[in-house]
Amino acid sequence: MRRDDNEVSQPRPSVKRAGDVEVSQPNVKRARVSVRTKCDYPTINDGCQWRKYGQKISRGNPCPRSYYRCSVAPLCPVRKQVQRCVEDMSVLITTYEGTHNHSLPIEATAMASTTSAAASMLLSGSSSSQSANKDLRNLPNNSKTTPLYLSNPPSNSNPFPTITLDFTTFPTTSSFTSFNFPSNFQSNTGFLSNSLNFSSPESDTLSKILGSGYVDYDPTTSLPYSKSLTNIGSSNLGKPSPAPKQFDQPVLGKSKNSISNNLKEESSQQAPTETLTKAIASDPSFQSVLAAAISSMVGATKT
DNA sequence: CGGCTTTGACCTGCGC
DNA sequence: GCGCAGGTCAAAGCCG
Repeated sequence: MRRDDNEVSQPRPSVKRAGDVEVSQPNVKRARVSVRTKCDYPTINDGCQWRKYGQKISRGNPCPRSYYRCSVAPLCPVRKQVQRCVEDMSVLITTYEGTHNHSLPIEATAMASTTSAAASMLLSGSSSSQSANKDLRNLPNNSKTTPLYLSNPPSNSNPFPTITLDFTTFPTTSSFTSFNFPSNFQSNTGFLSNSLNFSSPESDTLSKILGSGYVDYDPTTSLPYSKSLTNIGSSNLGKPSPAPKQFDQPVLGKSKNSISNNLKEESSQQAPTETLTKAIASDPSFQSVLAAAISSMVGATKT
């Protein structure tokens, strides 16, 4: 039984065999946005609806990687991969690929706009690499230590440029610990890896985000919750769930329909990435930083 | 009954 | 050419 009947008529339209070129979004789909967040739930809530189509145990990581496809629109090319970080099981790594070709629930627009913006900038950033590099270097010193970093991994491991938004340090306050990307990453890849620090209290952008009242943190759970996000397009953030239910562990294989249920329910639990993404996506300073960073990365790879 | 998850099989690319 | 690993397919089963 297949629900992807639309895919049957168009054999594997969204299946990207390595080296393939997607017809609908030949360029945008190349951009990937990876979100790292501390999350106890099987997946983060980005407001979109996803359907799981596969799971795989990756080499070097005992945690299975789950593959999801956007189920809002049948032909939506957007996919995401969800995997726990081997170094810290509490860290959830969600990688988005592609751009939605349909309207999204307002809860999903933030993440979508972030990924879309990243994709767009990856495409357009190649022409302004030098200035972008300059811009990036003009960022605060501590902007080079963590949370948002761009990587342009080697073609054999990741053929697509990837932007990583690292929110794993958000929950910590005074004694935040920077996300420690493997020290050999940069040398291994041979590519520039720019890091933009959004975790430091001194971080310009983060400070703006946090200070703007967009997000706040629950000291007991260390999870951010929305404070006044309604003005940036959230319909249910900050509101208590009318009928909160227990989260189960669909990825670990128990309940059914739980992913989509979780996705819906998590919105009431203020999943950190959702909240942060909303805030970030609406923050012009982030966008400029992101643009500079992407441009820098593109420029670095072109030289 | 429809929608979704699970999971083994299959396909493809890449390194050796 | 072979083996490995990542990614996807698709049948089967479960749940509301």
